[in-house]
Amino acid sequence: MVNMETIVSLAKNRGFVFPGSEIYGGLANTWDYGPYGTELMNNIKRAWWVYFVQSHPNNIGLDSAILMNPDVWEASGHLGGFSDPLIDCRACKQRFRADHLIEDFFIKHDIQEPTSGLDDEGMVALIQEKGIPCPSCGKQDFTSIRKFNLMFKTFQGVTEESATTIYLRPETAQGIFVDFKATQRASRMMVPFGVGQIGKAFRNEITPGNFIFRTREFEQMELEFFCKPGTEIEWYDYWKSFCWDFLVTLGLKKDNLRMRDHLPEELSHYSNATVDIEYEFPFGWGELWGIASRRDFDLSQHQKFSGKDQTYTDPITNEKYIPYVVEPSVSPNRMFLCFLIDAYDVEELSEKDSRTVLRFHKMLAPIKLGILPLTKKQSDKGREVYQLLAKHFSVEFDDRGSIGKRYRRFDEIGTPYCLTIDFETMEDDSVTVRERDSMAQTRVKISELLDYFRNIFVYD
RNA sequence: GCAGAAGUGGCUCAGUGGUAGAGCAUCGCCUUGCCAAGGCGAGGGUCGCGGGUUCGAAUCCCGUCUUCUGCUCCA
Repeated sequence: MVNMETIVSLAKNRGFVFPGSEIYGGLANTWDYGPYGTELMNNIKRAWWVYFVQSHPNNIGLDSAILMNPDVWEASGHLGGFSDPLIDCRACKQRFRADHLIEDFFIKHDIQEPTSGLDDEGMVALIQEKGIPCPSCGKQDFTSIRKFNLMFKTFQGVTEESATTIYLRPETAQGIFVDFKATQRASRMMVPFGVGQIGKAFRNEITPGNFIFRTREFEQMELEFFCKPGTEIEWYDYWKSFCWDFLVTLGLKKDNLRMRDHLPEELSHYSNATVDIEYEFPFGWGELWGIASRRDFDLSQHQKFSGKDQTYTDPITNEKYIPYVVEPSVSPNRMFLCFLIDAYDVEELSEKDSRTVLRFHKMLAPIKLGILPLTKKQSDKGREVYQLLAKHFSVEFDDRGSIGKRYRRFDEIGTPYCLTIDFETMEDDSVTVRERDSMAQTRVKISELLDYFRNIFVYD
């Protein structure tokens, strides 16, 4: 399998992903998407939108604000629960979560004492009292607990006195929950229905890293699917395979994917089923897509905190209930990494010659068509073809260097088709269409090019 | 935050006290009738930053910044 270093440098050299703020020495774990990266990213988001929102009869879209009333985060539990009590071992410098440390120790020694509800001081005291040792080195020399709230804080208001603390959203989901009633009313959707959203989220992760796998600023593509209580497992299974099929349809190799069901003890208190679709990254298996059955936790919380009724009334049966929610949540950044790694291929042509090809699915490819005059004698004709197609597809014209070298360059950024303007073109107004993977060549009339590719660039 | 590693042209690196180099990449001209590397030429670096030692520092010393990898995390 390709190593991470190769992927990172290809991404940088070919203009997919650059390190952020590089001329100032960079800023850890920020990444900019370059010309081809932006195209790829847009295509990934577009594909998700088409499959999950545009073409799905049950679903509609939303774009909610990043900044929200802070009470939203009280209700969602992010203000209280989204911070981890971290504790370091002074002796071996390992870091642990204090609550996990206690739980693990109690389970191991079969101690039956309540551990929940302890505050930081309580946990420190308990660790001291029980003489809980460091699981790594066995010593008992811990620092005090330091809390990491994973939300980015900022201020709203002109003067410092009048400013209120607000937060950058740590997930897009809450915007959908908060707007549930308005969305439902305006769209006249009936349960079961889903609301999809693509947008940025921010988490002050303690450990970002692995290139764009985990960053503090990232995007999410979330669907909150509202259904009648009792039907949630049915829908959960439905979305599980829908997500899986989406990935496979867009070309991810099944061998690099797996489903991992969460064990009962792993589940959040409000979830009755959660599964991760995992991808085998060069650094190991990692989560790509989380699909969670969340019951009515979110809407009930908002009903409680906002005082606004979140009950849905079935217009046919007049049944009243707070809908249950199934949430498939994925990040296009992470998906980007999967597709990039999965598409990477090196063809060994001879002992010292190889061809690097990114075998992107045609709908994801950043550049759809490369337009190549065979020699500079055909450059003008090539530019005409470019003009003809550029408003319909992402195309690129190149007449610099040898034709073979140009084919290679387009292969390396995953361009599925190259159009060669050759000497015959000047005679019969047709071009050679060369397909990236099969290397098959077809002659197509210039006047038919637009329709020809319109039929090719469609979602499966 | 802790531990380790690394910072020299866009990339990969050489240079370990005496005038900053190579290959690749880029650009220009010529060549090129279909899958990289043919010819000629050009541009591009205050050697991460600051200080010290020295007649002289990319090179030695001190500091500092940044990045990378690992540790908790879950999109």
